[in-house]
Amino acid sequence: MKVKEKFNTPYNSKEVEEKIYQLWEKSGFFDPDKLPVSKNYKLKAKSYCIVIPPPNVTGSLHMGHALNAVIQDILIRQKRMQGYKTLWLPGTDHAGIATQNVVEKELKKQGLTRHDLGREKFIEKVWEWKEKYGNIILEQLKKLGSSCDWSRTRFTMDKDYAKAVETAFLYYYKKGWIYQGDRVVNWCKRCQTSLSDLELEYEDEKGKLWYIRYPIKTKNFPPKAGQPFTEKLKTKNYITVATTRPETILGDSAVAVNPKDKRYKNLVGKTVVLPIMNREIPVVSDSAVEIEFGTGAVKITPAHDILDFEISERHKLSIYKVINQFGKMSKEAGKDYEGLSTKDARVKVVEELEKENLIEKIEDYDHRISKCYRCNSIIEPQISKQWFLKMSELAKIAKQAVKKGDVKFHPKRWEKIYFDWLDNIRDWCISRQIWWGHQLPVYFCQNKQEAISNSQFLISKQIQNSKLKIKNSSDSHFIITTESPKHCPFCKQCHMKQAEDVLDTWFSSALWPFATLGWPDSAKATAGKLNKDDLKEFYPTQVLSTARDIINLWVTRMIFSSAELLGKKPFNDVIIHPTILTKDGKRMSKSLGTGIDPMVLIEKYGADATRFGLIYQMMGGQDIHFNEDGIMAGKKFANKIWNASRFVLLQIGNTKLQIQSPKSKTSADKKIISQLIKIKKSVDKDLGNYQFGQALHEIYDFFWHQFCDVYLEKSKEELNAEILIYVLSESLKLLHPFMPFITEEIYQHLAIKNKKMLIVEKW
RNA sequence: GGGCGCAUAGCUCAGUGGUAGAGCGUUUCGUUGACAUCGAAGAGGUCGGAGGUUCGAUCCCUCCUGCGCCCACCA
Repeated sequence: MKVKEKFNTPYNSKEVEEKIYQLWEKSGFFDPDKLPVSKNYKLKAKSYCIVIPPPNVTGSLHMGHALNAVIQDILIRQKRMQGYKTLWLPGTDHAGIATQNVVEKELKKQGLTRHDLGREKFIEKVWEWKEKYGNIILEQLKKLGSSCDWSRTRFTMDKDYAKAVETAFLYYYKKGWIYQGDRVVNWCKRCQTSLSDLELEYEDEKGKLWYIRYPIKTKNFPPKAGQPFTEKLKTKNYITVATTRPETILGDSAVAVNPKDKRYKNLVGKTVVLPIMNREIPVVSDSAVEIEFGTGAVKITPAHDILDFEISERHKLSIYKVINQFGKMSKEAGKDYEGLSTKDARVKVVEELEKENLIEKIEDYDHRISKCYRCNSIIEPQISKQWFLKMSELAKIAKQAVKKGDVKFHPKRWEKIYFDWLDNIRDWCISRQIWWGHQLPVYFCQNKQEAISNSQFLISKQIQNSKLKIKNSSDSHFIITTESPKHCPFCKQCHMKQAEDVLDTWFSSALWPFATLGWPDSAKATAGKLNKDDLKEFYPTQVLSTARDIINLWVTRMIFSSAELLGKKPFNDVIIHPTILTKDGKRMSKSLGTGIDPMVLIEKYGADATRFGLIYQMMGGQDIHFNEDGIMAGKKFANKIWNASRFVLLQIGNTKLQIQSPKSKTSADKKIISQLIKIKKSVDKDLGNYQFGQALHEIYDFFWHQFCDVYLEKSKEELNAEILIYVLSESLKLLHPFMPFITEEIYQHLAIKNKKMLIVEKW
């Protein structure tokens, strides 16, 4: 009768889940240092650790986060039950530009910009945001049932974490791999910062290709003032270039052709007169120029195109910065153009050229433009002074780690993405001109800083006019240190000023798996908790589970950072989980209204059902066309488990049974036991291969169709209480990693000798 | 321009070198005590197209088509 009171039907997930989570937290079993040691549960000498991919504190969790959390929780719970000293370390990421942008959007609603507040006040606001949303995220992870050790929660801007970031920066600098340089970078004119190549998104654009004639300088050309170009052009004395951006003509400093291009052989070394600007610029030869494309001659705008910049370096060309950081034409573009948008400037330039009969033809041309991955503004390549991390050595190290098999991708095919990127890598631009992030540990002398006021947009006249670019700021006076300097070593009197730039958020994320475990001072207290030596105990970690879109942005960088800074791999296995799309295969997006909030599903169906639905659909494809029916099936399954358990308990009453080695009597007993053994093996194998969906399908079929439909029905005729409760309890164990709440709740009610909580029951 | 993934029942997806499977949906039947969020039975597919290997192909190979994704300094 007691049983009946506690076991109402149908199953009520809401009540149970809240209660059970509290029970777990109270038990302390999420903390590897507090795991119980007993006869049945012996801790293995080996540890098992997953460090969570830290969600950005920009908002709340989406379906992808939910799926990933469940994947990790399944592994963690299985390993914990297997007796490993198991740690799942949680945390969040400050997510530089992304978070700064959402806070700026909030301010905009009040008609404010970050500049109205000033850096310090603005940062305060972002911290407020972080407190709010960081905590929401952690609460949502709990709702899903995540068995993280919350006492070890980390944030990428914790004090100790900052120490790790500075240490890494200093290390690379000492090695000569970090340098400052004036180079063309991807510039977002809305975010007002540089971006790395990986922080771009691309969009096809229907554009035009303008073929423009550049007159060649001769004895009689250019003509004296007042005489139009056209007179002389009849002699075919020009070279035609093709461009998609005529407005950048104003910043041209050369025309380049391929050295193998016979058509232009005689022109190399000659001088042409740049239309509109009337600037005399050279014709150079460079193998980067494609013979086949356009006319085979390309105009070179070093300040606003990455390839052009590289060519200009090889030929020591002048640099004219004609577009400013806001995407408007600069002073350098000339009086007629200064202040115009690039779009207006383009119209004007084309008009001018047409007037002079310098446009040969205009073709339709589809190409792709880059956009900021955070705000979707069009990228304006710009020359600017930035900090770079040299990649050649690090790329080699990263390739080694995967080639040797130290780190394995699942599925393996994603290794190709990894290698392809590393094979074509450029140096990493690690400085950002935003406010939210780790400021560079670079301190400048205040008295000798004219050349380095701050690292953005320092193109002095000196650079434009000279044929050399400044290398590595040899004229600036700064030091790099992990401690704030007390005295200036240069002038001995100033208070040194820290660089205003912050680091690319991925520079700090790259340190995540080891910085969270205490690196560089691993034995010291971290984040308010005194850990014995987590780095020694838990590093390298076992698994990293993440989405495919950040393989290079994040995974690769963790691998080389760890290899270089610690001489170890960060994890053994990388699980690239499927991307969750809508049922129709569309991207889930809040703004399109196609997103599904996992918290709503939990509210509606329960966390176990939500977990079930996600994993049940994870069958190895690279996408999941998410179908709510799967969650529905999960809810029904939970109810089935509930009722089957109710039945078992009604059959056997409250006598505590010993279930170590139950004796089979009938053939049905034998059959169910052998099926159970088979399923256990199979689930172990699947989970070992990270085949989560397959494992769940098998348990589902076993429990429902073999245990319930057949064995339970048989036991109505002939009861073997020991077998009955044995198979049930073993099933609950197998199910627990997938559906932890309901299994733990039922387990509480089982009359079994020497019973503990299911979370630490022997797998 | 290069690469990757996918194409099986109305929908979402498993699967195997030898007459095709699940869940949901659908049809019929079954309501006395674990569960109608259930049980039993059934209908439903020339496994995208064309070649090839094979005694035999949904599965292996080639090509094609369609959908999705990623990468690239042809301006």
